[in-house]
Amino acid sequence: MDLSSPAAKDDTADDIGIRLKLVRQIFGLTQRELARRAGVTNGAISLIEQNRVSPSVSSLKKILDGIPLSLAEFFTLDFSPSDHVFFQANELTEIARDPDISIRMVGQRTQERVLQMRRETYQPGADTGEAMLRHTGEECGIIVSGSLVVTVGAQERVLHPGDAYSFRSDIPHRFRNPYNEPCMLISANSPPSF
Amino acid sequence: MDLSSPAAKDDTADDIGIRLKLVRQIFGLTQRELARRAGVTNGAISLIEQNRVSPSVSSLKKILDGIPLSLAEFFTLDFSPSDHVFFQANELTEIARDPDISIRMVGQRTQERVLQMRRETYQPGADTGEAMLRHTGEECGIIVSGSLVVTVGAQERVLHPGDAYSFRSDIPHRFRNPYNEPCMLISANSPPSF
DNA sequence: CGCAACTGTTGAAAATCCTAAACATGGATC
DNA sequence: GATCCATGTTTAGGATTTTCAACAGTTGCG
Repeated sequence: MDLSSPAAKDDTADDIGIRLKLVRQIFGLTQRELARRAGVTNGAISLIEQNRVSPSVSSLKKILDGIPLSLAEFFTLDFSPSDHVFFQANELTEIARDPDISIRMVGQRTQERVLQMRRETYQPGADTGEAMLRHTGEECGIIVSGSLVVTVGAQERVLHPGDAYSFRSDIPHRFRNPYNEPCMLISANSPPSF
Repeated sequence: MDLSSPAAKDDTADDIGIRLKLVRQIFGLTQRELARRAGVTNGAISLIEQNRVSPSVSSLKKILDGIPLSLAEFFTLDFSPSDHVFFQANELTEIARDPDISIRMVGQRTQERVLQMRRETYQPGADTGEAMLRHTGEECGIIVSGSLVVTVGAQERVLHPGDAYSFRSDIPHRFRNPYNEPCMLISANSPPSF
Protein backbone atom coordinates (compact mmCIF):
# COMPACT_ATOMS: atom_id res chain seq x y z
CA MET A 1 0.00 0.00 0.00
CA ASP A 2 1.08 3.52 -0.67
CA LEU A 3 0.79 6.51 1.59
CA SER A 4 -0.33 9.26 -0.71
CA SER A 5 -1.77 11.73 1.73
CA PRO A 6 -0.22 12.20 5.15
CA ALA A 7 -3.32 10.71 6.70
CA ALA A 8 -3.38 7.62 4.55
CA LYS A 9 -4.68 4.44 6.10
CA ASP A 10 -7.30 6.61 7.66
CA ASP A 11 -9.71 3.72 7.69
CA THR A 12 -9.74 4.71 11.35
CA ALA A 13 -9.54 1.30 12.91
CA ASP A 14 -11.23 3.01 15.83
CA ASP A 15 -8.62 5.74 16.04
CA ILE A 16 -6.16 3.61 17.89
CA GLY A 17 -3.50 6.25 17.46
CA ILE A 18 -5.49 9.08 18.94
CA ARG A 19 -6.75 6.83 21.68
CA LEU A 20 -3.27 5.77 22.62
CA LYS A 21 -1.97 9.31 22.53
CA LEU A 22 -4.77 10.55 24.77
CA VAL A 23 -4.32 7.72 27.22
CA ARG A 24 -0.58 8.18 27.32
CA GLN A 25 -0.91 11.89 27.94
CA ILE A 26 -3.58 11.39 30.56
CA PHE A 27 -1.13 9.20 32.43
CA GLY A 28 1.57 11.80 31.97
CA LEU A 29 3.99 9.62 30.04
CA THR A 30 6.29 10.49 27.16
CA GLN A 31 6.61 8.18 24.18
CA ARG A 32 10.07 7.17 25.32
CA GLU A 33 9.09 6.59 28.92
CA LEU A 34 6.12 4.46 27.91
CA ALA A 35 8.30 2.63 25.40
CA ARG A 36 10.84 1.85 28.11
CA ARG A 37 8.17 0.53 30.48
CA ALA A 38 6.46 -1.48 27.79
CA GLY A 39 9.59 -2.92 26.26
CA VAL A 40 9.02 -1.50 22.78
CA THR A 41 10.73 1.30 20.90
CA ASN A 42 9.63 4.89 20.99
CA GLY A 43 9.52 4.86 17.21
CA ALA A 44 6.83 2.23 17.25
CA ILE A 45 4.68 4.31 19.56
CA SER A 46 5.23 7.35 17.40
CA LEU A 47 4.12 5.52 14.28
CA ILE A 48 1.10 4.05 16.01
CA GLU A 49 -0.03 7.40 17.40
CA GLN A 50 0.17 8.89 13.91
CA ASN A 51 -1.98 6.03 12.60
CA ARG A 52 0.83 5.27 10.20
CA VAL A 53 0.65 1.64 11.24
CA SER A 54 -1.93 -0.56 12.92
CA PRO A 55 -0.20 -2.37 15.76
CA SER A 56 -0.60 -6.05 16.37
CA VAL A 57 -2.76 -6.84 19.34
CA SER A 58 0.24 -8.26 21.13
CA SER A 59 2.20 -5.05 20.59
CA LEU A 60 -0.70 -2.95 21.73
CA LYS A 61 -1.06 -5.10 24.79
CA LYS A 62 2.63 -4.76 25.61
CA ILE A 63 2.31 -1.02 25.36
CA LEU A 64 -0.83 -0.88 27.47
CA ASP A 65 0.82 -3.07 30.07
CA GLY A 66 3.31 -0.27 30.53
CA ILE A 67 0.60 2.18 31.53
CA PRO A 68 -0.97 -0.08 32.82
CA LEU A 69 -4.34 -0.51 31.16
CA SER A 70 -6.17 -3.57 29.91
CA LEU A 71 -7.21 -3.99 26.30
CA ALA A 72 -10.84 -3.98 27.41
CA GLU A 73 -10.36 -0.74 29.30
CA PHE A 74 -8.49 0.79 26.41
CA PHE A 75 -11.22 0.09 23.89
CA THR A 76 -13.99 0.89 26.33
CA LEU A 77 -12.59 4.21 27.49
CA ASP A 78 -14.90 7.03 26.59
CA PHE A 79 -13.25 10.40 26.36
CA SER A 80 -16.21 12.46 25.26
CA PRO A 81 -18.31 12.86 28.38
CA SER A 82 -15.92 13.36 31.27
CA ASP A 83 -13.28 15.19 29.32
CA HIS A 84 -14.33 18.39 30.99
CA VAL A 85 -11.75 18.34 33.72
CA PHE A 86 -10.76 21.94 34.05
CA PHE A 87 -13.11 24.83 34.63
CA GLN A 88 -12.43 28.52 34.44
CA ALA A 89 -13.70 30.68 37.27
CA ASN A 90 -16.59 31.99 35.19
CA GLU A 91 -17.56 28.46 34.21
CA LEU A 92 -18.72 27.56 37.72
CA THR A 93 -22.48 27.25 37.84
CA GLU A 94 -24.48 29.27 40.31
CA ILE A 95 -26.80 27.24 42.50
CA ALA A 96 -27.77 29.65 45.30
CA ARG A 97 -31.12 31.45 45.40
CA ASP A 98 -30.45 34.06 48.06
CA PRO A 99 -29.24 37.36 46.51
CA ASP A 100 -26.79 37.87 49.35
CA ILE A 101 -25.27 34.45 48.93
CA SER A 102 -23.45 33.11 45.90
CA ILE A 103 -22.69 29.43 45.65
CA ARG A 104 -20.95 28.27 42.53
CA MET A 105 -20.24 24.62 41.94
CA VAL A 106 -17.62 22.92 39.84
CA GLY A 107 -19.14 21.02 36.91
CA GLN A 108 -22.76 20.46 35.97
CA ARG A 109 -25.48 18.86 38.02
CA THR A 110 -25.92 16.31 35.31
CA GLN A 111 -23.17 13.94 36.21
CA GLU A 112 -23.44 11.41 38.93
CA ARG A 113 -20.70 12.24 41.32
CA VAL A 114 -20.00 11.59 44.93
CA LEU A 115 -18.25 14.86 45.46
CA GLN A 116 -19.30 18.44 44.83
CA MET A 117 -16.90 21.34 45.17
CA ARG A 118 -18.12 24.90 45.61
CA ARG A 119 -16.99 28.47 45.89
CA GLU A 120 -19.32 30.34 48.24
CA THR A 121 -19.56 34.08 48.80
CA TYR A 122 -21.52 35.60 51.69
CA GLN A 123 -22.26 39.31 51.39
CA PRO A 124 -22.38 41.45 54.55
CA GLY A 125 -25.54 40.55 56.43
CA ALA A 126 -26.03 37.25 54.60
CA ASP A 127 -27.52 34.48 56.72
CA THR A 128 -28.64 30.97 55.89
CA GLY A 129 -31.31 31.41 58.54
CA GLU A 130 -32.15 30.53 62.05
CA ALA A 131 -33.91 27.42 60.82
CA MET A 132 -30.74 25.44 60.62
CA LEU A 133 -29.74 23.59 57.48
CA ARG A 134 -29.76 19.81 57.60
CA HIS A 135 -29.16 17.14 54.99
CA THR A 136 -27.32 13.90 54.55
CA GLY A 137 -23.62 13.53 53.87
CA GLU A 138 -20.55 15.39 54.95
CA GLU A 139 -19.15 18.76 54.17
CA CYS A 140 -16.04 20.79 54.86
CA GLY A 141 -14.59 24.10 53.80
CA ILE A 142 -11.81 26.64 54.16
CA ILE A 143 -12.26 30.39 54.50
CA VAL A 144 -10.44 32.29 51.77
CA SER A 145 -11.27 35.91 52.59
CA GLY A 146 -13.40 37.83 55.09
CA SER A 147 -14.88 36.29 58.19
CA LEU A 148 -17.88 34.06 58.85
CA VAL A 149 -19.83 32.89 61.84
CA VAL A 150 -20.44 29.19 61.53
CA THR A 151 -22.78 27.31 63.80
CA VAL A 152 -22.70 23.53 63.89
CA GLY A 153 -24.91 21.85 66.41
CA ALA A 154 -24.28 23.53 69.74
CA GLN A 155 -20.93 24.95 68.70
CA GLU A 156 -20.43 28.36 67.16
CA ARG A 157 -17.18 29.88 65.89
CA VAL A 158 -15.95 32.90 64.01
CA LEU A 159 -13.76 31.70 61.17
CA HIS A 160 -11.09 33.82 59.53
CA PRO A 161 -9.08 33.24 56.33
CA GLY A 162 -7.28 29.93 56.54
CA ASP A 163 -9.68 28.53 59.12
CA ALA A 164 -11.75 25.52 58.16
CA TYR A 165 -14.73 23.41 59.19
CA SER A 166 -15.66 19.79 58.73
CA PHE A 167 -18.84 18.11 59.94
CA ARG A 168 -21.59 15.67 59.16
CA SER A 169 -24.33 17.47 57.28
CA ASP A 170 -27.10 15.92 59.31
CA ILE A 171 -25.96 18.05 62.24
CA PRO A 172 -27.92 21.32 62.04
CA HIS A 173 -25.74 24.09 60.74
CA ARG A 174 -25.89 27.77 59.84
CA PHE A 175 -23.64 30.27 58.10
CA ARG A 176 -23.87 34.04 58.53
CA ASN A 177 -21.76 37.08 57.83
CA PRO A 178 -22.49 39.90 60.36
CA TYR A 179 -19.45 41.84 59.24
CA ASN A 180 -19.15 44.66 56.69
CA GLU A 181 -16.87 42.74 54.34
CA PRO A 182 -17.86 39.87 52.01
CA CYS A 183 -16.68 36.39 53.00
CA MET A 184 -15.51 33.90 50.43
CA LEU A 185 -14.81 30.22 51.11
CA ILE A 186 -14.22 26.98 49.29
CA SER A 187 -16.30 23.99 50.35
CA ALA A 188 -16.94 20.40 49.42
CA ASN A 189 -20.03 18.22 49.81
CA SER A 190 -20.50 14.52 49.61
CA PRO A 191 -22.88 13.55 48.25
CA PRO A 192 -23.78 16.63 46.20
CA SER A 193 -26.69 18.72 47.50
CA PHE A 194 -28.35 21.35 45.36
CA MET B 1 11.26 -16.24 15.68
CA ASP B 2 10.95 -19.97 15.72
CA LEU B 3 7.94 -22.01 16.62
CA SER B 4 9.41 -24.84 18.59
CA SER B 5 6.37 -26.10 20.39
CA PRO B 6 2.99 -26.04 18.69
CA ALA B 7 1.82 -23.50 21.24
CA ALA B 8 4.67 -21.08 20.75
CA LYS B 9 3.97 -17.39 21.19
CA ASP B 10 1.82 -18.43 24.08
CA ASP B 11 2.39 -15.11 25.78
CA THR B 12 -1.39 -15.13 25.68
CA ALA B 13 -2.00 -11.58 24.59
CA ASP B 14 -5.35 -12.00 26.27
CA ASP B 15 -6.11 -15.19 24.38
CA ILE B 16 -7.21 -13.36 21.30
CA GLY B 17 -7.29 -16.61 19.42
CA ILE B 18 -9.55 -18.42 21.81
CA ARG B 19 -11.70 -15.35 22.17
CA LEU B 20 -12.13 -15.05 18.44
CA LYS B 21 -12.88 -18.73 18.06
CA LEU B 22 -15.51 -18.65 20.78
CA VAL B 23 -17.13 -15.55 19.38
CA ARG B 24 -17.12 -16.96 15.88
CA GLN B 25 -18.66 -20.23 17.01
CA ILE B 26 -21.23 -18.49 19.16
CA PHE B 27 -22.37 -16.64 16.07
CA GLY B 28 -22.43 -19.87 14.13
CA LEU B 29 -19.87 -18.87 11.51
CA THR B 30 -17.17 -20.97 9.87
CA GLN B 31 -13.69 -19.57 9.36
CA ARG B 32 -14.35 -19.30 5.66
CA GLU B 33 -17.73 -17.64 6.03
CA LEU B 34 -16.37 -15.10 8.48
CA ALA B 35 -13.37 -14.54 6.24
CA ARG B 36 -15.65 -13.88 3.30
CA ARG B 37 -17.76 -11.38 5.23
CA ALA B 38 -14.74 -9.66 6.70
CA GLY B 39 -12.73 -9.54 3.51
CA VAL B 40 -9.77 -11.50 4.83
CA THR B 41 -8.55 -15.00 4.13
CA ASN B 42 -9.62 -18.05 6.06
CA GLY B 43 -5.97 -18.86 6.63
CA ALA B 44 -5.50 -15.67 8.55
CA ILE B 45 -8.37 -16.50 10.84
CA SER B 46 -7.01 -19.98 11.34
CA LEU B 47 -3.59 -18.66 12.31
CA ILE B 48 -5.08 -16.10 14.66
CA GLU B 49 -7.32 -18.64 16.37
CA GLN B 50 -4.33 -20.87 16.97
CA ASN B 51 -2.44 -17.93 18.48
CA ARG B 52 0.23 -18.49 15.87
CA VAL B 53 0.12 -14.80 15.06
CA SER B 54 -1.15 -11.73 16.83
CA PRO B 55 -3.34 -9.84 14.40
CA SER B 56 -2.96 -6.15 13.81
CA VAL B 57 -5.74 -4.13 15.30
CA SER B 58 -6.91 -3.17 11.85
CA SER B 59 -7.14 -6.81 10.81
CA LEU B 60 -8.94 -7.76 13.98
CA LYS B 61 -11.36 -4.92 13.43
CA LYS B 62 -12.02 -6.03 9.86
CA ILE B 63 -12.75 -9.52 11.11
CA LEU B 64 -15.01 -8.35 13.91
CA ASP B 65 -16.87 -6.12 11.47
CA GLY B 66 -17.89 -9.31 9.71
CA ILE B 67 -19.65 -10.65 12.79
CA PRO B 68 -20.43 -7.80 13.59
CA LEU B 69 -18.90 -6.91 16.93
CA SER B 70 -17.01 -3.86 18.10
CA LEU B 71 -13.48 -4.03 19.44
CA ALA B 72 -14.78 -2.84 22.81
CA GLU B 73 -17.41 -5.56 22.88
CA PHE B 74 -14.88 -8.14 21.80
CA PHE B 75 -12.45 -7.36 24.57
CA THR B 76 -15.18 -6.84 27.13
CA LEU B 77 -17.08 -10.04 26.43
CA ASP B 78 -17.09 -12.33 29.42
CA PHE B 79 -17.58 -15.96 28.62
CA SER B 80 -17.25 -17.40 32.06
CA PRO B 81 -20.74 -16.73 33.40
CA SER B 82 -22.86 -17.70 30.45
CA ASP B 83 -21.00 -20.77 29.30
CA HIS B 84 -23.40 -22.93 31.24
CA VAL B 85 -26.19 -22.77 28.73
CA PHE B 86 -28.08 -26.02 29.06
CA PHE B 87 -29.33 -27.58 32.25
CA GLN B 88 -30.81 -31.02 32.68
CA ALA B 89 -33.99 -31.39 34.69
CA ASN B 90 -32.10 -32.57 37.74
CA GLU B 91 -29.59 -29.72 37.48
CA LEU B 92 -32.10 -27.08 38.49
CA THR B 93 -31.31 -25.75 41.94
CA GLU B 94 -33.97 -25.82 44.59
CA ILE B 95 -34.46 -22.46 46.28
CA ALA B 96 -37.66 -22.98 48.27
CA ARG B 97 -37.50 -23.49 52.02
CA ASP B 98 -40.99 -24.80 52.69
CA PRO B 99 -40.79 -28.59 52.44
CA ASP B 100 -44.27 -28.60 50.90
CA ILE B 101 -43.19 -26.33 48.07
CA SER B 102 -40.54 -26.92 45.46
CA ILE B 103 -39.06 -23.98 43.64
CA ARG B 104 -36.18 -24.81 41.38
CA MET B 105 -34.18 -22.15 39.61
CA VAL B 106 -32.05 -22.35 36.52
CA GLY B 107 -28.42 -21.50 37.06
CA GLN B 108 -27.03 -19.85 40.14
CA ARG B 109 -28.50 -17.05 42.14
CA THR B 110 -25.30 -15.13 41.91
CA GLN B 111 -26.23 -12.48 39.40
CA GLU B 112 -28.65 -9.66 39.99
CA ARG B 113 -31.26 -9.80 37.32
CA VAL B 114 -34.52 -8.15 36.43
CA LEU B 115 -36.63 -10.84 34.92
CA GLN B 116 -39.91 -11.30 33.15
CA MET B 117 -41.37 -14.79 33.17
CA ARG B 118 -43.50 -16.19 30.39
CA ARG B 119 -45.47 -19.23 29.42
CA GLU B 120 -44.99 -19.99 25.73
CA THR B 121 -46.62 -22.59 23.55
CA TYR B 122 -45.13 -23.79 20.25
CA GLN B 123 -47.56 -25.62 18.00
CA PRO B 124 -46.21 -28.43 15.77
CA GLY B 125 -44.12 -26.91 12.99
CA ALA B 126 -43.65 -23.58 14.76
CA ASP B 127 -40.30 -21.93 14.08
CA THR B 128 -38.90 -18.54 15.05
CA GLY B 129 -37.03 -18.61 11.78
CA GLU B 130 -33.65 -19.24 10.32
CA ALA B 131 -32.85 -15.54 10.67
CA MET B 132 -31.79 -15.96 14.23
CA LEU B 133 -33.26 -13.77 16.93
CA ARG B 134 -30.98 -11.30 18.58
CA HIS B 135 -31.67 -8.55 21.09
CA THR B 136 -30.31 -7.12 24.31
CA GLY B 137 -30.76 -8.69 27.69
CA GLU B 138 -30.97 -12.24 28.89
CA GLU B 139 -33.53 -14.96 28.67
CA CYS B 140 -34.10 -18.43 30.00
CA GLY B 141 -36.89 -20.97 30.02
CA ILE B 142 -38.06 -24.41 31.08
CA ILE B 143 -39.92 -26.92 28.96
CA VAL B 144 -43.18 -27.98 30.56
CA SER B 145 -44.60 -30.30 27.97
CA GLY B 146 -43.71 -31.48 24.50
CA SER B 147 -40.28 -31.07 22.94
CA LEU B 148 -38.43 -28.16 21.35
CA VAL B 149 -35.29 -27.67 19.27
CA VAL B 150 -33.38 -24.71 20.65
CA THR B 151 -30.39 -23.20 18.86
CA VAL B 152 -28.15 -20.79 20.77
CA GLY B 153 -25.06 -19.60 18.95
CA ALA B 154 -23.39 -22.69 17.57
CA GLN B 155 -25.06 -25.03 20.03
CA GLU B 156 -28.27 -26.85 19.26
CA ARG B 157 -30.22 -29.13 21.56
CA VAL B 158 -33.51 -30.93 21.69
CA LEU B 159 -35.13 -30.07 25.00
CA HIS B 160 -37.69 -32.26 26.70
CA PRO B 161 -39.96 -31.57 29.66
CA GLY B 162 -37.89 -30.48 32.65
CA ASP B 163 -34.92 -29.39 30.54
CA ALA B 164 -34.04 -25.71 30.43
CA TYR B 165 -31.97 -23.05 28.67
CA SER B 166 -30.30 -19.83 29.74
CA PHE B 167 -28.34 -17.43 27.55
CA ARG B 168 -27.61 -13.82 26.74
CA SER B 169 -30.12 -12.59 24.19
CA ASP B 170 -27.50 -10.94 22.01
CA ILE B 171 -26.31 -14.40 21.08
CA PRO B 172 -28.30 -15.46 18.01
CA HIS B 173 -31.01 -17.95 18.92
CA ARG B 174 -33.87 -19.85 17.41
CA PHE B 175 -36.77 -21.98 18.66
CA ARG B 176 -38.63 -24.54 16.60
CA ASN B 177 -40.97 -27.41 17.16
CA PRO B 178 -40.67 -30.02 14.37
CA TYR B 179 -42.74 -32.53 16.31
CA ASN B 180 -46.44 -33.35 16.14
CA GLU B 181 -47.21 -32.34 19.72
CA PRO B 182 -47.46 -28.80 21.10
CA CYS B 183 -44.64 -27.63 23.31
CA MET B 184 -45.21 -25.49 26.36
CA LEU B 185 -42.50 -23.81 28.33
CA ILE B 186 -42.00 -21.23 31.00
CA SER B 187 -39.46 -18.55 30.14
CA ALA B 188 -38.03 -15.39 31.56
CA ASN B 189 -36.62 -12.28 29.92
CA SER B 190 -34.42 -9.51 31.21
CA PRO B 191 -35.01 -6.74 30.66
CA PRO B 192 -38.70 -7.36 30.01
CA SER B 193 -39.65 -7.15 26.34
CA PHE B 194 -43.27 -6.75 25.35
C1' DC C 1 25.58 31.57 22.57
C1' DG C 2 26.86 26.63 23.27
C1' DC C 3 25.57 22.68 25.25
C1' DA C 4 22.96 19.06 27.38
C1' DA C 5 18.82 16.70 27.91
C1' DC C 6 14.62 16.10 26.47
C1' DT C 7 10.84 15.74 23.10
C1' DG C 8 8.68 13.42 18.73
C1' DT C 9 9.82 11.95 13.83
C1' DT C 10 11.99 9.34 10.20
C1' DG C 11 14.71 5.61 6.93
C1' DA C 12 16.52 1.05 6.16
C1' DA C 13 16.73 -3.55 7.82
C1' DA C 14 14.84 -7.29 10.57
C1' DA C 15 10.75 -9.39 12.30
C1' DT C 16 6.03 -10.37 11.90
C1' DC C 17 1.61 -10.66 9.66
C1' DC C 18 -1.53 -11.66 5.72
C1' DT C 19 -2.64 -13.81 1.30
C1' DA C 20 -3.00 -17.37 -2.08
C1' DA C 21 -3.12 -21.92 -2.94
C1' DA C 22 -2.43 -26.50 -1.69
C1' DC C 23 -3.18 -29.97 1.93
C1' DA C 24 -5.65 -32.96 5.25
C1' DT C 25 -9.68 -34.48 7.58
C1' DG C 26 -14.55 -35.68 8.33
C1' DG C 27 -19.41 -36.26 7.01
C1' DA C 28 -22.92 -37.16 3.60
C1' DT C 29 -24.55 -39.43 -0.52
C1' DC C 30 -24.46 -42.77 -3.93
C1' DG D 1 -15.58 -47.70 -1.06
C1' DA D 2 -15.68 -43.44 -4.16
C1' DT D 3 -16.96 -38.97 -4.60
C1' DC D 4 -18.30 -34.55 -3.29
C1' DC D 5 -18.42 -30.86 -0.25
C1' DA D 6 -17.34 -28.49 3.72
C1' DT D 7 -14.37 -27.92 7.43
C1' DG D 8 -9.74 -26.25 9.51
C1' DT D 9 -4.50 -26.35 8.62
C1' DT D 10 -0.21 -25.38 6.48
C1' DT D 11 3.49 -23.26 3.38
C1' DA D 12 5.85 -19.76 0.53
C1' DG D 13 6.06 -15.19 -0.57
C1' DG D 14 4.48 -10.44 -0.71
C1' DA D 15 2.82 -6.81 2.56
C1' DT D 16 3.03 -4.66 6.92
C1' DT D 17 4.95 -3.72 11.33
C1' DT D 18 8.93 -3.01 14.55
C1' DT D 19 13.55 -2.09 15.62
C1' DC D 20 17.71 0.50 15.51
C1' DA D 21 19.87 4.52 14.82
C1' DA D 22 20.05 8.98 13.22
C1' DC D 23 17.62 13.39 12.78
C1' DA D 24 15.22 17.78 14.02
C1' DG D 25 12.93 20.72 17.33
C1' DT D 26 12.39 22.60 22.23
C1' DT D 27 13.64 23.77 26.88
C1' DG D 28 16.77 25.03 30.46
C1' DC D 29 21.22 26.38 32.14
C1' DG D 30 26.00 28.06 32.57
